[in-house]
Amino acid sequence: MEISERKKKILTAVIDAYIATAEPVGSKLIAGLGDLDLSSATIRNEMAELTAMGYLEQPHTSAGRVPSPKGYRLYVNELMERQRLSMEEAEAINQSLNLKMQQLDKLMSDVGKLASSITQYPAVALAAPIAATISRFDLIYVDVNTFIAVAMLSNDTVHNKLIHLPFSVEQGMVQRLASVFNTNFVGISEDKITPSLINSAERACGDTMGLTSVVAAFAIDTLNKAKEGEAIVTGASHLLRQPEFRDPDKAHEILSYLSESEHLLGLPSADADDDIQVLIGPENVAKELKDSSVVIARYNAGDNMRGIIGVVGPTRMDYSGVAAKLRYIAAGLSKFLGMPEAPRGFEKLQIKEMTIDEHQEDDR
Amino acid sequence: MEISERKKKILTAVIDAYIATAEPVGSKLIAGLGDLDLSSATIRNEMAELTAMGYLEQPHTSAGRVPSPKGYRLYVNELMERQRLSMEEAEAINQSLNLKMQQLDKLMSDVGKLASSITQYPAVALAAPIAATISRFDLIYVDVNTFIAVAMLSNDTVHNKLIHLPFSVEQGMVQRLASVFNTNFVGISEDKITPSLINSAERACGDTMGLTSVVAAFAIDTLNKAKEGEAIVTGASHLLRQPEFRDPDKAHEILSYLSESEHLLGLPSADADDDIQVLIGPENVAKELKDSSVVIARYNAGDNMRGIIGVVGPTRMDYSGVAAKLRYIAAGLSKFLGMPEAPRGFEKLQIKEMTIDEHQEDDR
DNA sequence: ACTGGCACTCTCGCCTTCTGAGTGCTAATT
DNA sequence: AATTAGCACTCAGAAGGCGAGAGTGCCAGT
Repeated sequence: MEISERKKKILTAVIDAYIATAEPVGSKLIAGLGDLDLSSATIRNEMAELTAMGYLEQPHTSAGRVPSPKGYRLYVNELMERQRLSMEEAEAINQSLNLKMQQLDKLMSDVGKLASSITQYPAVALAAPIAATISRFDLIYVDVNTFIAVAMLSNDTVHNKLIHLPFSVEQGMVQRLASVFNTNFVGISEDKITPSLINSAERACGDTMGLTSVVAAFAIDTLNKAKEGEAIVTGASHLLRQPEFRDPDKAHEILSYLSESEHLLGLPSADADDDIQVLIGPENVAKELKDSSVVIARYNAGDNMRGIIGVVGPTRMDYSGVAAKLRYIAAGLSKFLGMPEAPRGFEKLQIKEMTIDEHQEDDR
Repeated sequence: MEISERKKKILTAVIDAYIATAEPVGSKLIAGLGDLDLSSATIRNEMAELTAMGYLEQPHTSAGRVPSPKGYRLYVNELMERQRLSMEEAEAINQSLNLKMQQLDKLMSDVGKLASSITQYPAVALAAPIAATISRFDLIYVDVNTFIAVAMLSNDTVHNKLIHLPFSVEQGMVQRLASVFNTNFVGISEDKITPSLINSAERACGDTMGLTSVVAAFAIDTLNKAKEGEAIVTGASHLLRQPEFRDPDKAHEILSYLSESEHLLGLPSADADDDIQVLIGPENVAKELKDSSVVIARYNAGDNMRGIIGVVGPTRMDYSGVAAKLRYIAAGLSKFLGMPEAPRGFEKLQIKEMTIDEHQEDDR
């Protein structure tokens, strides 16, 4: 059956009201709004049909209507109006984006904090796993049994590790080791680092003490860490304010699900190159999220990194507002992190160029 | 009034029962245990006196008794028996301690996860803030407008930062800069890095482009980060399983308190050099924790670092079990991290030496 | 095609009642 | 003097009953 223009209006009104109040909405309420000039009886009929069509649901025979996932889907796809942020909100986000940029994980947790405090929902920050390679390798000789291994990856992050040895080495050996690694370990992916490669490297620099394998282990670890991706959840407590999570068991279920970051890494469905992605209730694969919705935005963090910032809430979520806020944050991050000539660390430049001045992006 | 031996026994029994059931305990229950050969009437009388003395409380006139904070205090101080871990528990902890050691923050979050999964309470991991100094400084020249700054701190951690420049520098300049920093910035605390010091360094290496201040900013940031300390909360969702936090408002209050890490840094009271510290209900300064208890253990992470691992729960907490578990974890960590000759990165050695074989430490 | 009206349904909040665990006290027992 | 048995009393919490109110569906009238 076709869904008439009027039905759409009514559905929108119902969803808006339900999002605002969290209570089943009745025909009278909608009529009272005055948006449509119809009596409650007419609206009742329309609502009955919307229910039959699967866009609305009835908790029990004599209660108002509640949107079904299908209804929400229609709503986010074409009904809801794209919200603009208020000046204050935009300003607040800009302020926070001016935070000094740092290590990736620190960045993620800061972004998560920002998103969750702005949206008032728990936020998850993901670093999209990317198979990186080592693009540069150094060993810094500290003293006779200590050196620092430094690996710069193709995604422009740098990792290091302090290595203490239970025996002593001469500086020459450390230098030889570094140059061997720079020749043989640069530009290859983690699975290419085989025992035989390590062995030949060992021979190449005349190492008899297993030094090579220690350094190789660091290289492997580092690459693995980059590949693994990471997930951070922030502001989990916001969830408890939502009426649908007042039941401690429900809250517990979802919170403990969120706290196992492994789950989250599979979150973003592979395709979807949209700016914003919404997963409503049962659209989530994880059964723990069947009653919840997730809104996801992507951003580019530097040349070879993509980050994802998402928000979790009840299906009755302020999709429009959350989407607008996330979109704005993601755009700001992309702009900030993508800037080639205003690098992290150059605070003076940053502050000047950081402000995102277009208040909203083009429409779809 | 003196507290008789018998009263202590009864108090212990009441607290043990209350910890197990979370329900007010009555005289009959205690009598039924058979530990003391007394009738319920006698126990009733004793309990009445214990109440008068302030060790027990009565939720309402005709209910069982509940331990007061004062009661718990006596309990943890002298009544509770020092629990031994079961072999399985000890083994589980040993297993997890074998985790590959990594960056400090990663370590903290891993330790937190371990503690919270073992104790089934939310855990907080704190890095005790320590004023560190730079002990070594390097700059790695990558290309004409990129280099990596590496600072090794007195607490044996290494920090780095990739610095992109909006202009180009020659390698010689970078080398000069590094040696100037190694001469002037090593061994001094953060507040000694003044603008005038930076200025003279700038002159010393003939830098006209503000390079020096960028590198100095990195140095300051790094030192600040070390000084600040850090707090990570893990396993917050466990809290929701405790009956005393079934009220979502209470749960929300405490969870949002915990999520603001700044609060937590002040947690451990300065003194107390005990291995384990217990803060019961109102003994906590923060009003959000007035109904909760905190158990804290300290461990030594390397030469100049101390870490703290704590657990938060209701006042009705399994103090004995939690203390034993934390003590064991902390001892394991101290042993593991303190080992001078089995360094991080030397997996082969680690695995062999890591197992903590004394199953329990000496008594106090 | 819409609306007013009406009978009907069902949840929720409120009140009452009832039950049972637990107490405090007294008198009997050791 | 200490312990115990017995008993009357208290009170929170569960169970049941009741009414109000919000909402529905449907029909007849505009």
